[in-house]
Amino acid sequence: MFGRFGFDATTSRKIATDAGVPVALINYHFGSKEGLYRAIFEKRSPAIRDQRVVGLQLARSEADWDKRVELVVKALIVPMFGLRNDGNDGAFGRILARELSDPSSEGRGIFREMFDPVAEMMLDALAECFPDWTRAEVNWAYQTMLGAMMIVMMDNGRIARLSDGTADSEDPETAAIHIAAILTAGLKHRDRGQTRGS
Amino acid sequence: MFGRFGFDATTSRKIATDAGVPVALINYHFGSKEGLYRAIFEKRSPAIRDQRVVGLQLARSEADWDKRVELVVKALIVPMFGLRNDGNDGAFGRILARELSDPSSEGRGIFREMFDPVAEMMLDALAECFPDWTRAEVNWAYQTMLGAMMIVMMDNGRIARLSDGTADSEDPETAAIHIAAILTAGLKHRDRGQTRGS
DNA sequence: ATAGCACTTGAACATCTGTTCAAGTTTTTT
DNA sequence: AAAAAACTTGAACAGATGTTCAAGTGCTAT
Repeated sequence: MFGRFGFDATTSRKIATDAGVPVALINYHFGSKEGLYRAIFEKRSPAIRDQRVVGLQLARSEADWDKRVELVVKALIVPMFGLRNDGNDGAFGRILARELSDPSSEGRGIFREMFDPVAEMMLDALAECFPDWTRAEVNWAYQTMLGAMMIVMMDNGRIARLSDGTADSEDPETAAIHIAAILTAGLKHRDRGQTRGS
Repeated sequence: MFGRFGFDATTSRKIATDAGVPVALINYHFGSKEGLYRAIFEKRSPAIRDQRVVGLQLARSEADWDKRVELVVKALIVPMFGLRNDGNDGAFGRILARELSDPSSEGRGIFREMFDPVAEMMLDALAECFPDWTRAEVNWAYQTMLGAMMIVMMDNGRIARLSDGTADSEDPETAAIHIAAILTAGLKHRDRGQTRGS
């Protein structure tokens, strides 16, 4: 429900009714609604982080430069889409995207605590791939990747509507392949002449 | 306020207090809170749409193929960042990104009414640039561009934090240049071998 | 001038929000 | 078996939400 409706629009009573229990249980077991919300992240985010770390190690050990860039991109994308997770239906990926895009998320600090460390690892890996890039260029590249990934996770049906069903955010594997192809090419062939000096 | 906090988190009373008027005025003049919200889009979105249309016409008249792809990308990005609008501080771009990412936006249908038509024009322009691409590929490319753009508009300071201030979402012009460079390269050099047959 | 209309105002409304409470029930420990 | 702790429950709480209402004010056309 947090993934579908976001933190604010998901009320304690909806959660309780859906679970078939009294509302008071949420506050007894998790202290508050935000406590329950955090518990979800504390349970699931280590798995995402570990998958990213492994993906980056895999990329570092790749000698072929072209393959290596592709592996870095996939180290970011694959765990988010829950492709490696068996029992995962992608719900946590959706929650993640919502939290990242939620205006009130900064106050909760969940991303700062749980995802900034691995984000810095991603930035280091990118910088290692492109030693001549400036810090700003590396960061903008990372954010571009992040955004492309996010819009798929947050989609409410607009992608299918605009594409007449030929593209579907409910099929994360296909989405991941297409996005990874564009982003990999974007990183490899980026025209630095345009961004120089800014 | 809608741009900073989103539709739900922006209360009628906060708006009224900020404007120094009684709450009832909102309902008298706009019928409802959503009426005021829609009025913002009805006022501002035609300008965005017109800028996109002009940008696409400019791209179509460009003979050089490389330049042409770049112009299509910029036709999408530049109006959103409010670079051409003089009195615009980018607030409407932020509202747009919020609405696109808001889980409850589908019920309002603002994007369906006001932005799907120009989105289809963008898709046509992309398809014209890459005649050998499938419909799905064109759509995923479009969504990739949209997402990369969105994450900058929605940023609450995380970009500056991760980059130690070397990248800043408050400087939309620089952001637009970097993102456009990556996306343009991504479209031009996309490895279709990866996406074939899906 | 005066009637009519548009607009403004502060208070009230019903509903929903997250949380707390006291009273129960179940489980665990001694 | 008795005592203690952990858990469950439905009702209640204070506060906030969008909206409505009746009364008042200001402007405009006749």
